[in-house]
Amino acid sequence: MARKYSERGEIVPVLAEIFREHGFSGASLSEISKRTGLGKGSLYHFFPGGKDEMGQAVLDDVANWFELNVFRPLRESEDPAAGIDHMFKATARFFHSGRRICLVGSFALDETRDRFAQAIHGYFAAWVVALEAALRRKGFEGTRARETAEDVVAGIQGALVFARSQDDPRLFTRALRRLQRQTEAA
Amino acid sequence: MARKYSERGEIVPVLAEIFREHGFSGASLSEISKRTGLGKGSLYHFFPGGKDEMGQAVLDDVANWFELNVFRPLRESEDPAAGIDHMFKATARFFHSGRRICLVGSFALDETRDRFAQAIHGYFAAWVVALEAALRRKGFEGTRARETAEDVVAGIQGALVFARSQDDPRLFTRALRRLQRQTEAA
DNA sequence: TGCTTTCTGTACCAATCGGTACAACAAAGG
DNA sequence: CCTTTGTTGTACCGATTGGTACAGAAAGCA
Repeated sequence: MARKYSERGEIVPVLAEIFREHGFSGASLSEISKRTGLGKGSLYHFFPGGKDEMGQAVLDDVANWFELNVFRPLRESEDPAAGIDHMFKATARFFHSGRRICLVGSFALDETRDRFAQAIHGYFAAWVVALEAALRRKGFEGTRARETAEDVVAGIQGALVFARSQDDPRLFTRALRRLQRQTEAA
Repeated sequence: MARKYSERGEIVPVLAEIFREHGFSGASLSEISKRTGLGKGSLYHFFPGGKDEMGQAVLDDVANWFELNVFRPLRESEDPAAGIDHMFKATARFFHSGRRICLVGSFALDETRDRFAQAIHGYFAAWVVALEAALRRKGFEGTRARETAEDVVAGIQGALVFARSQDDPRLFTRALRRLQRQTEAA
C-alpha cells in the first residue's frame, strides 16, 4: 500500500479534470476512484463530505488560481493595461487555448448551481469587478467600464462553449484576441 | 387510462425543460416520468430509443424553432437589418429574457457532446453562417462579417451562463442590447 | 522498539439507474 | 359488436449509484 498523495491538494486537479469531462452529476465515484487511483476509503478520508466536498474543493481551487493569476494582477498592476494583458494571457493558458472548458460555467448551467451557488456567483462577480476597476483606471468612464467587463467575461465563457461545440480551439483564441481589442479603446 | 398526449411532439417541450434543469445525464427517467405524467411504457412507446432518442428529439425541436424563427428571417428578410433585429427579438423571447438557459450549450459542455456531436455542431454553425450572411448583405466586409457573427453568437451563450451564475436575467437582456449594437456599425 | 495517527482496500448497503416484457386498457374502423 | 391499432401501468431486470464500516497496512514519533 504505497501512499499515492501526500496531501489532499494534489488530488484536486485530477478531480477538476473529471468534473470538466462529465459535469458534476455525471462524474461517478467509480470513475473518480479509477482516475485518482484512490479507493473509496481514501477518497472519503480526504473528503468526508463525499462528492459535494470534492466539488467545493475544486471550485475553491479554481477561485484561488484566478485570484492569484488574474484578479490580483488586474488590481495591483501599476499599469492597468499590463494587468489586462496579463489576464488574457493567463486565461488562454488556463483554458489550454480553448481545449479546456470552464468548470464553473458547467456547474452554473444545470441544477448543480444550487449546491454551489455562492462559489459560482462569487467567481464571475469577482472577475467582473476586478476587470471593471482596471478598465476604469485605464480611462473607461461611466457605465462603460462595467459593461465592457461584463461583455468580456461573458464573451470568454461563450467562446469556450462555441469552440467546444465546433471542436475547434482556435475559435477560442481568436475570440480572445477580439475581446482584448474591446479593452484597448480609450 | 385517459390519453395524455395526442402526439409525440407535445411531449418534447416538457422533455426540453427537464434537460435544461438537470442536464442530459442528470435527467432521470423517473423525473421524466413524473413531469410528463407518462409511465415508462408510454415513454418507450414514443421514444423506443430511450433517453438518447429523447435528447435527439429535443435538439431537433430546438433546431427547428431556430430555423423557422431565426435563421430563415436572417436569410430571407429583404432588409438584412430587419432580419437581425428579428433575430435579437426572437432570441430574447426564446430564452425567456435570460431566465432560461441554452440546452444546446449545456449539452455541449460535458461528455454529452459526443452523443449529439452533429446536432450541437450544426446548431451553432448554422446560426453563425446565417448571421454572417446577413451582416455581409448589410455591408460588413472581409473577415469582419464572420468575426462579428461569431462574437454575437458566442456572446449570447456567455451572457446566458453569466446571467444564470448571478441569478439575474437582466444581465442577459442588457448584454443582448450591446451585442445588437455591434451589428449596427456599417 | 512500540504506540499512535494517518491512510488504504474491500465488503457491503439501500436506493436508484436505464431499459424490457407484457397484459390490460382505450379509440377508431369496419 | 368485434377486431385492430395505439397507448398505458406495473412488475421486473441486472448494473451502478453515493455512501458506510472496518480491519489492517504504512508512516511518524517516542
